[in-house]
Amino acid sequence: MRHWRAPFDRQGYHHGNLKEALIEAAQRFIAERGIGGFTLADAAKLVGVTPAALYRHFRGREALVAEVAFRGFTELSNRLGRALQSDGTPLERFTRMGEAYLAFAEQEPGFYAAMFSAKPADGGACAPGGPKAEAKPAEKPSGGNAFDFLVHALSDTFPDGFKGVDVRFVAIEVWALSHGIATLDAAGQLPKGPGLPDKYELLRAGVLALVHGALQRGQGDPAR
Amino acid sequence: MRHWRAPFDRQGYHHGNLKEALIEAAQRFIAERGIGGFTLADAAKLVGVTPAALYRHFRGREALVAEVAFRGFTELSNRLGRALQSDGTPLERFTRMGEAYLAFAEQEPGFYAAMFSAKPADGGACAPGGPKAEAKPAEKPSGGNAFDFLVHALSDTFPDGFKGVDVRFVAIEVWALSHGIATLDAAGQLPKGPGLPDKYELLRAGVLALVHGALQRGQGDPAR
DNA sequence: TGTACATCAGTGAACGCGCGTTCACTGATGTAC
DNA sequence: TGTACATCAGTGAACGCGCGTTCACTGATGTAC
Repeated sequence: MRHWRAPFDRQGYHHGNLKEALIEAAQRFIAERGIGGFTLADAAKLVGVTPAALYRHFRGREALVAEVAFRGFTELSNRLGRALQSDGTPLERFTRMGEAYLAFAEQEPGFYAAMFSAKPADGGACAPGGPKAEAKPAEKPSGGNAFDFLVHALSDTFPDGFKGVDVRFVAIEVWALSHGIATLDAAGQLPKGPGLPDKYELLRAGVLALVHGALQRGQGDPAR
Repeated sequence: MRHWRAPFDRQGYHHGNLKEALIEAAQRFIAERGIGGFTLADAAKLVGVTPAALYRHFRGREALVAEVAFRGFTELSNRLGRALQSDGTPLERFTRMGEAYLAFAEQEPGFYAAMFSAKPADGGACAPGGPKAEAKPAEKPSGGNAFDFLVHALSDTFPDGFKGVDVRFVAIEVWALSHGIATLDAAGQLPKGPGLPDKYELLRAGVLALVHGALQRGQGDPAR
């Protein structure tokens, strides 16, 4: 077996790590120029390879983008999982999860854009065997799986539940708030200035309010 | 002065209403295919005109998209304003504003996409005089103005304020939640199913929770 | 009311470009004997 | 250890396409006299 080789560190006729390198390059360009602005030719050039070489590893452009999205969901899940298994009280850990989400969206805009603007089309990348290989097995993370993950986290953090309010209800609210903050921030539309909270503060306070709101609703509080 | 003519209802050499027709066509295609998928050639063809005709009214592709975004912000402001001036208690009217926001995002995906994915570049469309005309005057709505509008609405709805919590803080939270719900829904990523709330329910409960959370924070509640 | 003319809003052909994808090919790799 | 050969991962040239934009032009409009 070949030794692992850094993505853009090519030597000789064979690249040795082309698939990974292309994914990384795509991620980079999507981050810089958006899904629409990303180009196969650019990715190939950055990697130091002919555009045609891409087709040894992917069915085409769409498949490459789908693979980036796939990796993004995996990476996000890992980060959220790590936060949830960190030290501190359940609430602290849950808060840390929110921070991890925002940090992911900020640090990995290529992933984030691929995850949330790619069409939910048929499964993307080819197996290592190349274009003729069998279709990918069942494991395909998506927004749905990420959501299930959040639901579990909420259940763990508030083991007593929300007394009549579906946990998924709260989960959707929390996710929507996180997503809204992340995308507004990425678009440069999040109001900023002296006296205004940063996005982490914003999410922390918002999530607390949403959770408390649900708890009070569940207890028959006249808040609704 | 010429009589008004329906956007796609052309007769004779002169279109008579080309600028409006192009904006409407662009809005339509952006809704269907996204900002990246929208094409000048398609818009011109739909309107029944040569692509070159576009340049009598816009500096180019970017300017047309910017004009669509501009119209979108205007339309959104109108809708929010209408909701805020409707009947009922202040809270009812504020709730209606949220519904108007979600309805706008759903009914006008072309506007919404143009508003939130177009770069905040230099001002777009040409004045009616054509390419050589003077630059547009100061009135250019953007996310910033829409935000100010929301702040005012919140102040009107809760005239006593939030006792120590900046109104803008609450406004950002409400906006982020609305934007998150709207975009997740548009991307088809909003979890749905029996027992799960629709987006309007989601926003209503969420906004209430956010507002109450701010009120309690402002009163020194241990919720934070 | 008629005619000359300036103005404006379109045409249509052409441009250069860069895209994604295909194809027959070849250089490198690694395995069997 | 050496050699033949199958396999695989690249090349490079070419393709058809559709894009945004330009240009000199022309048809229609409306105003002045």
